[in-house]
Amino acid sequence: MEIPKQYDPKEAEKNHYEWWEKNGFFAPEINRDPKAPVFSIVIPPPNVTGSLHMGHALQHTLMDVMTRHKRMRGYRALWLPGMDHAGISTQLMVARALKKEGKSRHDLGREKFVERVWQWKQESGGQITVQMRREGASVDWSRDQFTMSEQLSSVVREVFVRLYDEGMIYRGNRIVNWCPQDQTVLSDLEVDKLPQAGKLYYLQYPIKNSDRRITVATTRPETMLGDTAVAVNPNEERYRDLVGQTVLLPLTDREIPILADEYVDPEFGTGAVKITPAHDPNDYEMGLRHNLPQVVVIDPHAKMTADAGAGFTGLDRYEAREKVVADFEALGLLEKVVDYEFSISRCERCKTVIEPLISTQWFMKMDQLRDLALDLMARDQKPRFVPETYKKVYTDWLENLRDWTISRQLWWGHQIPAWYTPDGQVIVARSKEEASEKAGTNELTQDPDVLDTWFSSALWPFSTLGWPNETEDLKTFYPTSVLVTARDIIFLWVSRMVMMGLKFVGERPFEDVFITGTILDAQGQRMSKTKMNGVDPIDVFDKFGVDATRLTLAQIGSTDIRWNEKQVESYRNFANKIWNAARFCLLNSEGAEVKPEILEQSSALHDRWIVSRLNKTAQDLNRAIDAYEFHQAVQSLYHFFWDDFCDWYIELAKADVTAEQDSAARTEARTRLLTVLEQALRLLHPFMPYITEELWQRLPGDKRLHAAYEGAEPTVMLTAYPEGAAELIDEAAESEMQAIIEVISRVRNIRSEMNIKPGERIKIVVASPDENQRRVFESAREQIARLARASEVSINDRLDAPKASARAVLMGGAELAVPLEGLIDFEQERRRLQREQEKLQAEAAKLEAQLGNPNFVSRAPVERVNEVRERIAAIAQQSSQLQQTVENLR
RNA sequence: AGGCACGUACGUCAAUGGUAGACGGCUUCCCUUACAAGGAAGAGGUUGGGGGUUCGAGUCCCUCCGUGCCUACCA
Repeated sequence: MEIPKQYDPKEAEKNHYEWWEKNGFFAPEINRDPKAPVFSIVIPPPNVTGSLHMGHALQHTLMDVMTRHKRMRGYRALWLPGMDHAGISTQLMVARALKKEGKSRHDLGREKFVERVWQWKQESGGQITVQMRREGASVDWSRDQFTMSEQLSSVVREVFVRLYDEGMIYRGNRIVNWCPQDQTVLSDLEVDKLPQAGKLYYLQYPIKNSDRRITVATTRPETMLGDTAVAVNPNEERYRDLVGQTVLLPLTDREIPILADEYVDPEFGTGAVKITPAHDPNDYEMGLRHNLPQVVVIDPHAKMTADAGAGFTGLDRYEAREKVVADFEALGLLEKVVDYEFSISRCERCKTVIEPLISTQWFMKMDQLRDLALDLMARDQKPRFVPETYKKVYTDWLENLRDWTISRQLWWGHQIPAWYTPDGQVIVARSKEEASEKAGTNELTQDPDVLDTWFSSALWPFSTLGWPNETEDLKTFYPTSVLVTARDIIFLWVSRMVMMGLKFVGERPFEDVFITGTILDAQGQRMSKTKMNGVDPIDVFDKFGVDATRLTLAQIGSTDIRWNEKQVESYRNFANKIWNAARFCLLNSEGAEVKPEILEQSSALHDRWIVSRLNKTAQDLNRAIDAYEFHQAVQSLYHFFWDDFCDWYIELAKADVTAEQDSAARTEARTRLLTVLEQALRLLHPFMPYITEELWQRLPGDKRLHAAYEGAEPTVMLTAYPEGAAELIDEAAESEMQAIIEVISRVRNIRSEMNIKPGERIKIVVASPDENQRRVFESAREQIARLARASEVSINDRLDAPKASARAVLMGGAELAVPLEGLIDFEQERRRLQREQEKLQAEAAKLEAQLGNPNFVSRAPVERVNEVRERIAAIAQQSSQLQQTVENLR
C-alpha cells in the first residue's frame, strides 16, 4: 500500500463531501430507528450576498461538531440550511451593478428590478453554499430554504395577517430613523451610534415684548427653522418668569411659546432647549405632550423644504446649517460656538447620517410578545444561554422593548400584504384575491413597502419546518435543540424568534442558545470589511487544511480570541501526526483487521491501559460536547491521540507489531492497534471529518456502522460514537503504566543530563520492595529497555548498583540507578539530586503548613486531609531515600 | 452616563474553591526503520495593584488601574 509521508488535506477534501451528500448521509431519514431521539439545529441563514467569514466558519464548525456527534450517537439529526434574502444589502448590491450600466432601479421599474435581483441570485448569489461544502458542513441540503421562497413568503403573509387581525400590527404616523441615502426607514437596531467631533452652537432667541433673549444650545442649528417651542425645566429659577412668554423665532416670522417640561436638564448647555418635534425623537415626544405643531423643514432627501423659508428651500441640510449660523451671526444672535463631541446615528449599511423624520409606517406592538418571552424565562429558564451571562443581556433588552418599525421603503423583500381601496380603506389579506373579496372591489393598490428582513428571520425555526401546516418535520424537529450564533444578533434575531415561536407554535423555538466568541485580528481589532483586516477562512483552509482550521475554531467556543495562525499550524501538525500514526498501523497491518471485540479481551498491561485511556477519553468527550465545552473536548482528543496513543502505545506495541515472523501474537497486536485507531478516528470525526474518513476508508476489516444506520454505505460518519464503557476503565492498569512511564522518563532524564548519546546503550538497575511492583516492571522489561535505550534492565528488591551511578527515587518506594563508570561527575550528580530534594522539600513545607493549621484539619473534608497526609508521607519516603542516595555518593 | 465581560509564562489561550496547564516560541541533544509538520530532555508564573470572606482564592466579595463590548433621549 502506498501512503505518502505527509498528509495532503486537499487530496482528502476532494471527494468525500460529494459522496456523503449524494448518499443522503446528512438527511435525518438515513436513520432507520423509529425510536431514535431527535437533535435539530436551524442554521442562522447567511445573507444571499454574503461570503464566508471567520464568524461563519466558527459557528458552522460548532454546529457541525454537534450534529455529527449526535448523528453518530444514533440521534435522528437534522441541521437545516438556508439563506436570507437580506433586503437592503441585496438591493444595494444589484443597484450598484445597475449603476455601472448607467441605470438606476427607477429606470427599470419595480417589477423588472425585482426580476433582476432574482436573476442575480440565480447567477451569483449564495456563494456561501459552495464554501459551506468545503467546510464539511453536514447540512441537509434537501431541506434548503430561502426566506423569499414562495413557501416562506406565504408564512410571512399568514403571520402578518394574524397579527394585524389581533391589532398587534398597525399603521401609524410617527418619528422614525430615515436614511436619506437608501431612502428607507430603519429600525432602532439598524442604526449605529457613533461618536462624532462636532460643535455646540449657542443661539439667542429674542423674547416678544421684551429686550431679553433666551439662549438655546444645539448641535443642529438648521433644525431651528422647524422649532415650535423652547423648553426649560419647571424647577429652574433662572427662567421661571419666562415660562408662558413668547419667543420671536429668528429667520422666520413665527412666534413660539416657552414652556416647562421635566425632561429638560438644567445642568446642560443653557438649561433651555429648542424644540423641533418634526426632526428629533425627544422633541417629538415633548411635542405630543404639549400639543405642539410639527413643522417639517427637512425632506426625505435631507434637503430643506418650502416651510424652511425662502432663503433655505432646496438647500442640503449641511448648507442650511452654515447659512443659519451665518445669519445668526449677522443678526448678532450667535452667542458662541464650542467644540463638542457627541454621538450621531448612522445607517448601519451606508453610514449616512440618519435623519429623524415623521413618516407613515407599519409597526408591531411588542408588549404581548415580550411578555410571552419573559414569562418563559421566568417560568422555565428558557432558552438557556451559554455562556449564562447573556441571559441578562436578553432579558434586560426585552424589558425595555419598544414597538418595532417593520416597513421598509425597498423593492426587494416581502411586500406588505395590505391593499388600499380607492376611498383609502386598508385591507390586510393573505392574497390579492382574498383582499378583493374582503373589499368587494378589484380596484386595489398594494402597499408599496416591504417588510424588514428580520420579520421573516423571526419565523425561521418554524417557517422552515412547514408551519402553519402540522407537518411531520414540524412535529419532529420543533423545538430545535440549540441555536448557535454571534452575540450581535441576540436582539435582532434570537429574541424575536422566541417571541414569534411562542406566539405562533405555542412553544419555544430552541432549548439552548450558544453564543460564540468573536475572532479578532492579531492586534485585537474586530475584523471588518472596511478595515480590510479580515482573515479569509478559505485561505486558511488552503494553507493548513479544513480539519486543522476546524479544530482551531472548535476550541475557541465562546471566548473572544485574537486570531493566531500558529495555532492552526500546530493542528495541521496534529493532522499530520494522525496521518502518520495511521500510516504506521497500515504499513504493519498484513494479516490483521479491525475487530471491535478484541478491546474487551486485552491481557497485556499496555493494552489494558490504552483501552482504559480510550474509554475515559470517550466519556470525557461525550460529556464535554454535550456541555458545550469544546475547548476541553479538543484538548482531550489531542492528548489522547498524541501522548497516549502515539508517544506511548504505538511505541510499547511496536516490537510485537513489527515482528518479522508471522505469529498469532503479531496478528493480535496488529488487530488491536488497528481497532484502537479505528475507535480514535471515530472520536475525532466530528471535529476532523475529512482526514478521519480518508483514513477510515483504508482500514481493513469489519467496520460496523451504528445500528440505526445498518445497510448504509460504509462511512465513519455513521459509525457509533464511542460511549466510553465504565467496565473497560482500568485504574490499576493506569497507575501501573504510570510507574513504567516514570521509569522510562527518569532514565531519559538521566541520559540527557549526563549527555549520553542516543546510540549508547546503558544498563538500568531498578529496585522495589513491593513484589507486585516488581512483577509489573518485569512484565515491561523489554519495553523499558527499548524505550530507555538500555542493553540490560535488572529488577531486584534492593538497589544493588556501583557507586558510580546516576540515581533516581521513584513513586511507591522504588529506586533506579544507571551505572556510569567513568562518565559520572560526582559533584554534578550530587547537585542534581539536591535540586530534586529541594523541590520535594518545598512541596512538603507547603503541605506541612496546611496540616499544621488546626482549622484545616477540623474544617476541611476528611478526604482532603487524608490526601495531604498521604502525599506528605510519600514525599517523606522519597526524600529520605534521596538523602540516602546523596550520602552514598560521598 | 449606565450595564456586562476581560486582565494568568515571551505570544495565544486553559484551569467544578483544593499541588497553576496546553500549544507556539526559547535552550540542549538527536535525520532512533510512522511522522524533522518528528523524537528526547529542559528553562520560564508573588495569576494587573490593594483589601476582604474562607481551613484554603486565579476562581467568591469590595476597591483601584488597564482593555474591550453592549445599551442610553442629555439638546
